[in-house]
Amino acid sequence: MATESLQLDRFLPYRLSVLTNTVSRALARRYEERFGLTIPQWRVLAVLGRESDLSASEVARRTVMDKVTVSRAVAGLLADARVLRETDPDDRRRTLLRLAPAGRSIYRRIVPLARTYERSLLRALDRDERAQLDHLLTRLTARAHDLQDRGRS
Amino acid sequence: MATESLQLDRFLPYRLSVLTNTVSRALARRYEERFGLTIPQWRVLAVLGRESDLSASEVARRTVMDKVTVSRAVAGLLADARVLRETDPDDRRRTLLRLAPAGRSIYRRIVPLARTYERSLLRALDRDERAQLDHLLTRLTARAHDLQDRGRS
DNA sequence: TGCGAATGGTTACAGAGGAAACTAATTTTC
DNA sequence: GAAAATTAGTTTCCTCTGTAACCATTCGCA
Repeated sequence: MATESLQLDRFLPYRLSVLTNTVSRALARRYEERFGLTIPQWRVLAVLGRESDLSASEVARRTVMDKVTVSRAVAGLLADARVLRETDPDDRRRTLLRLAPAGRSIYRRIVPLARTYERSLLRALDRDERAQLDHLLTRLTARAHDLQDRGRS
Repeated sequence: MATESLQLDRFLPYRLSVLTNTVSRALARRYEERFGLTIPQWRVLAVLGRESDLSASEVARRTVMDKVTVSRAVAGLLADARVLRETDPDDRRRTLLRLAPAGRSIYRRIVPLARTYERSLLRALDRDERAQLDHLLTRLTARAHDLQDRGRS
């Protein structure tokens, strides 16, 4: 039996990491250049653009970011008057977030930008391959979460 | 025409990011717990385990990490006597890196660990799906790099 | 009803990573 | 063959991110 060796560029976690880093960096640059947004800020805008009056922890759950990251992203968005915040009268621990006009305006302009990038990426694939990709990502993500839960005990 | 909106969990860059973060974090924890290794350090060991006497910039190229990250990873590995370094006599700017016995020993133990994790992830897919995944990652990664080069000008 | 546990959110601290500046050695160019 | 440009690698600075500690409020339950 040969000594076990491992070719990094055939190793799935490595390949995922290289692809994701490339994509994330390209998008981060676009968001930053055009709108002065970080990726966490963009994600907050993205969920608030679809549904308003979410609490910070609801935003955290929907973006799969932890609450500290959300807190900081929101602080930045508040400072630039891109979101509005008010205390939930029914539970004064919570704060409800929604887009301010400036945030709504950015949202309307950034969504097409994001879609355009996504489309140009997906041009590498035909229709069948895109369906496969959707399916594979769904399965792998579910599996990765299962493994995480198990490894955590 | 409806106002453009975007469902984050259908957005490819977001989905890639969630999957990769989950996977990377799970692996990072294993490497850290068992061997006190960071992911950049693991990548350096992985390439030196297959080929010895590489310079730092060759390592950077093969791991797709920038030279600062490699420099720091190597500094840590040197401090723990896991790699050895000597100046290249033919070009005294360069330093040649290879595994020290302690690094070789870790390499032999960590490769099976990495493979086991990868296998357990891939158990979510059947044989055909794994081939599809390989193919899709190759195409998307190439495309992402093309877009990066173009956007950079 | 009142005390301990849980939850929402922020702050403080420390580690990781990238960009730019820097040192040293080598190559290019005129 | 010396000055300028390039390359290898490290250090510095700054930002981003995560963990843990923290404050305020609400919930659970005796």
